[in-house]
Amino acid sequence: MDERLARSIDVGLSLVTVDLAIFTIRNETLMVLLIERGVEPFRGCSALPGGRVRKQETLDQGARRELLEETGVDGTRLHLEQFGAFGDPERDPRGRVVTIAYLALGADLPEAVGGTDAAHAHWVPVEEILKTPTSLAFDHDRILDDALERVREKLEYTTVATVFCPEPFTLSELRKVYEVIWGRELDPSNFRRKATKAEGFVEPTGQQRTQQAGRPAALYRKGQASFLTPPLLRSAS
Amino acid sequence: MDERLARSIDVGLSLVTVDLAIFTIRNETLMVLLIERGVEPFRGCSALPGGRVRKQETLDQGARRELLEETGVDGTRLHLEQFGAFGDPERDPRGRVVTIAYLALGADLPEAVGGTDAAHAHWVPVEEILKTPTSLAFDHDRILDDALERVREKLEYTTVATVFCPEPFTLSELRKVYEVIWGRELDPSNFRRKATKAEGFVEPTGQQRTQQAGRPAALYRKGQASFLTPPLLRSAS
DNA sequence: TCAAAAGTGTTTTATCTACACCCATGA
DNA sequence: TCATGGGTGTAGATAAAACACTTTTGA
Repeated sequence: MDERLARSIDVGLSLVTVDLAIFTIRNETLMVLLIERGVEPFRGCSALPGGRVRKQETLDQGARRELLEETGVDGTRLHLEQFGAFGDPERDPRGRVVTIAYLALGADLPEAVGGTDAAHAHWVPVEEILKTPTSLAFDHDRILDDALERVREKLEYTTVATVFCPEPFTLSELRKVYEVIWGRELDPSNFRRKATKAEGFVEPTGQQRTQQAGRPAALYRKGQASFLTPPLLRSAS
Repeated sequence: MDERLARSIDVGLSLVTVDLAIFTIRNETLMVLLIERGVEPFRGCSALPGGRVRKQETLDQGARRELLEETGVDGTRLHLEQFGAFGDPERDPRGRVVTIAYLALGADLPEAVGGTDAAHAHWVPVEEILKTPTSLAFDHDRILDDALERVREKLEYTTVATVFCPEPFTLSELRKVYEVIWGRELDPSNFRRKATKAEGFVEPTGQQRTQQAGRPAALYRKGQASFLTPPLLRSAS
């Protein structure tokens, strides 16, 4: 940040950034994409990817652009959603920086990308980060906490879980998403009943997939609905 | 906004504001506090109250300060919550202004206040604004829509409804809050059962209040819980 | 024919809805 | 004693949780 910017911030303006909590599921584990910071402050620390919002773009566009730069994902078959703004005066030692936090959910997101900022991007199990209360730069621990809670809630009342599954998927795969994110097991038969009953959640493709063992599973794709009625409550079954 | 600010914005910084959707219930009607703008742009238009976030305050503090300036309410017995950030480049004709939107919910909020900005503050029925799609300045129609939807959701899963009731309150008064905000009637006996069963939602004071007619109603105060378990679904009873 | 995973059915239990009914007060 | 709103009870319908059971595949 050059001196002109610093002086401007002093006048009462803010730098506005977007930060992204990008989640995917790999090996039945919820992972979040972190970068290793190459510059001060918090050089060498892990942080959520993000960056400045440009002059001519909306916040959503900024988030989508950063996402592309960090992961190479173009945003199809991916859920992107703003979930909070963080602007404590001390959250960035360089001065007032207000960040708009987004969460991104997707299936099969790539390992890393050769982009400039993302040179040191890597997937980390969420559980591992939560163990240590202050493992991330800035207030990113707090942001990650909020993002995770939001995702857990969203699984209850919306159909987003399907974006974690490459299409077509089986109901067992979809159930696994819930189990991984909620950290508990669900009854397979009751889950099946609820998932198929909820209007527009999943629709059968008519095809099957045969596994290593056992009866072949019917394949589904995501339905058109975005809200789950009735909801799938965490507290239940 | 002076020229120095304008030039700074040009550099890529933003003005950051908070805007408030302040709701209360008067005469069994959901009301929102609007101000009449005294300056360009949108001079003469109604708008949500709000203002710049100061250099040394958090976003929450900024929202609380604006709230105090606009309504004279000090924030006790009042729910204040951030619910979104709005930052389209064209949302303010003066240049890039990112606003952090808050909703405030309270009982018996005062009619108006002699503060500087709030000289023309007045309560308006929400329904009246929603009739006309573009009755507010900037993107405040959109912000109000989002705020209202958030409030409706919050009544389902949290105990916030109690902040609309001056304490102590009767269960009928609390039910009326739901009916006004959801725009539908609820079965009094089923509502009672659910409200009293939900752990920490309301607690009896042991006192009664005698109305104009009918049996005196038991009085309650809000409980300690902030989440409603089980939830009170809009779709139900 | 056995193991493994998919998928169906059923029993028990809890919950919700709708509504009847009783209670306590002022007029 | 009647009107009015507060509050309780309950029958029938609905849905949820737990789990037994059947189906279809690979080995």
